[in-house]
Amino acid sequence: MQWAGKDVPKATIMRLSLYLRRLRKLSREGAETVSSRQLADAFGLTDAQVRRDIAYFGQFGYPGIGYRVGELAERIRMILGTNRRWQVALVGVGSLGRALLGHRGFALKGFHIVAAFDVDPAKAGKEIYSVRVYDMTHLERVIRERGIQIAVICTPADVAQNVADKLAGARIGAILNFAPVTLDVPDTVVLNSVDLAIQLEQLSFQLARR
Amino acid sequence: MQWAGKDVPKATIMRLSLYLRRLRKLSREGAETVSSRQLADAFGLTDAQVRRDIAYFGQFGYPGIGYRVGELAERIRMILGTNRRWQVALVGVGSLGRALLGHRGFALKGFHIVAAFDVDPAKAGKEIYSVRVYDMTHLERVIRERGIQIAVICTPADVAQNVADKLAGARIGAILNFAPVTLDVPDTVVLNSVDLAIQLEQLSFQLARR
DNA sequence: CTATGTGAAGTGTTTCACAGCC
DNA sequence: GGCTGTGAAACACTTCACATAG
Repeated sequence: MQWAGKDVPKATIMRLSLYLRRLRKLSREGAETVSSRQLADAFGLTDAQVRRDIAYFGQFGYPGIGYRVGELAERIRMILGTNRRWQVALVGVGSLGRALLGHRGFALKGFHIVAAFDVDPAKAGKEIYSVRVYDMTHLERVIRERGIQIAVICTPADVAQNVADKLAGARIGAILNFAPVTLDVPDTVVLNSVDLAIQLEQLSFQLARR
Repeated sequence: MQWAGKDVPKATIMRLSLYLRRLRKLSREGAETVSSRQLADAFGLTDAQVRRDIAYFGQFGYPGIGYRVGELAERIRMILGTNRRWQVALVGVGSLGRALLGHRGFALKGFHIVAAFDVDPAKAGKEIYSVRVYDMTHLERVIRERGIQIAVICTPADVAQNVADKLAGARIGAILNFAPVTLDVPDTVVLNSVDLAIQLEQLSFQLARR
């Protein structure tokens, strides 16, 4: 993964999100500064790793002091791109889709679900948690008109690839896929998949040999 | 990560789940054999990687032929431990918890949600998708009586650590956590966390520099 | 004293390339 | 021709250890 010409490990970006979550908590608790050691201990990492992760993006620390909580949080937000507002669409208003529509936390982090889509004509036209549900036929138009950059797929597995194709055709920037299939998308689209059953399988593997 | 004394990369276990998902599909389509190249192409990997991943666990392939779909799937199920039945509890019956309770796919892969827990007295005693909801006070007893090994946390962030402590006290084997906090658990408990907002942040990072 | 930032060393993971086999 | 399994090389990531700074 690249940032300002440098090669940054994918795992570092993941940890940056964890650090940011921790910094929000420290900020709420009134902490002014935090050391790499303190951050490391919270996640079972080494202090060197935390410093290396942060140093990929510049020199934000103060020797003898640590990092200023508010400043580091703001820097990480800039790096992750969550200091700006992202418009998000959700496709597939089943029970998982509904749960995500109702989740307040996303908007606080800059992700605003502004439209939902479903094939079921009974759902089209309704509003769920004040998000308008459209028929799939309006997908391309609404994505263009509302400047939507990210889509979340919550459909059954068998239609997910078809939905991904439509999204790619509508010039979506990124897809977060919850359907349990591996999607094929053009490299104009950033793809991230979460398969809940696979998460359970990873636990099973570790439990099985004990 | 260890298997039969050998060190296996964590990423390999992750890919094994992906291979298994693909093998199920190939099996439905009637395929008898599959080559490392075919599996690799489906996920954007190299054929060498697929062979290496599988070879950590033995020699299941047939030179000149590939792997037998049914046999490899069964082997991977044994490795992942999903050839047996796992009893799962769900804690926190909010909208995400409900969505997971209603999800058919888990049982097919060996994960049976047999109990749910919530603090809300209005929910206790009810059945949701034929899963009984208990009050939190019965957590330890029900986990013991029903032989539950895996728990899924779907509570708000501020109570998740408290729930994790209770689960650890009830000798749970593994936790899948959906609350957006880093949990601290004793090393008798296997922990896996999925933070949906963090998944969106990873997309944001990649979108922001284009 | 505390703590960052970073070359160098160490460790882990992926890819190459080919022997062996169908 | 097809294909797997695997040493060895290449690459990627993490940790060590210390110069530098408050």
